[in-house]
Amino acid sequence: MDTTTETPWLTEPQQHVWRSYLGATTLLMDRLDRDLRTAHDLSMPEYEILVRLSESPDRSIRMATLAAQVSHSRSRVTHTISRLERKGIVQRTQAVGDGRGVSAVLTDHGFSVLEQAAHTHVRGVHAHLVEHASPEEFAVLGRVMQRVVDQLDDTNSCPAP
Amino acid sequence: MDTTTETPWLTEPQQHVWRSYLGATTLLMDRLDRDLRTAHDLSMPEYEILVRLSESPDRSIRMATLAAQVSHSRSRVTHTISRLERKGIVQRTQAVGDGRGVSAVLTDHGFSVLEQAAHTHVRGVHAHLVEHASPEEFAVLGRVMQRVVDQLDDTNSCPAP
DNA sequence: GGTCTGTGGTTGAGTGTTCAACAAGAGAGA
DNA sequence: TCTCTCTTGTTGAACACTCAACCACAGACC
Repeated sequence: MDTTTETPWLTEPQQHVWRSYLGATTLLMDRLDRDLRTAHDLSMPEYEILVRLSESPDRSIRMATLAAQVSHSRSRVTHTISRLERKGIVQRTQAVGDGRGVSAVLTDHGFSVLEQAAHTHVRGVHAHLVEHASPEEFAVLGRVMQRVVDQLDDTNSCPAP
Repeated sequence: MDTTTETPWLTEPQQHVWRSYLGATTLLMDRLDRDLRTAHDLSMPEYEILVRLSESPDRSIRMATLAAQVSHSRSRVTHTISRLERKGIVQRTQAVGDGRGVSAVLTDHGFSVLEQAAHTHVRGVHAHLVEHASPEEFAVLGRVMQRVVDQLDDTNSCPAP
């Protein structure tokens, strides 16, 4: 660890914000995951993948692209897609123009599972998050989080020399 | 699922905020966890537990209380504490006045591990989150997240009739 | 005292995630 | 063409988390 720079300890109020964020996120993700599981036998990460697929042309995305979109490791996406394939929700196909490439495709059954699950999910997001912020506050949340994403995305792709 | 009420679909901007929040949280937690692991062989959930213990009188908390504080299941806390005990970072003791009770206690070694890890963690939180919000924005984040916690906490303790 | 219900904590099996190692194709350069 | 390197996707083992079942004690009630 670099001991030459001072550690920027958080003030008491900052600490409080950080803990609220941590607690809220834990409870919220847990709740959304549980609701999806009990009602549709889907986990949050699985659901996120289905959403991406459904929005893509041909309902189909390359494995690596999918991994980047949901910020998961390639390995994790491989395992997740395997589970979804066993349930008949997605299929694997050979990607065109690249002998290594594999694409995941949403099946018709998968699409209808997603249509059902979307109700549950969106109601949850609304009731447990959106509801509790004014439009202005919600916009602030979005701006801050977008900056965090941008910054962490290039930190990951460009490690220090 | 209740089909009598309309599902409150998110507007495009709301959807964008939600995805930023989801993405930021995934990347942020992942990053903080990885940094703690490589530098101090601790995970985020483990770290959170150590912080709570260090702030408590006698550096000691009952298992169930600990579980409530970090919003994890009792089972999960049992497993986590077992791992930490194997590393010599915490110890279990019989709680006074309740034959069922078990308390986790931070050892001296555990305390010094935490002192080191805190630098890494706080720098991460600062660099990847605090840095990217103005004081006003950060306060808004705190208020919203606090409401989310409050609401999800009683939803969990008082299920619908 | 005895029973009943609720709480505290643990256990082990099943499931999901990470990590390191690997095979195979792509793309650049000589 | 040959080789070198990078990317893609998979695999299996190790690790973490969830869930349901369980035992032991606490507290209330009779």
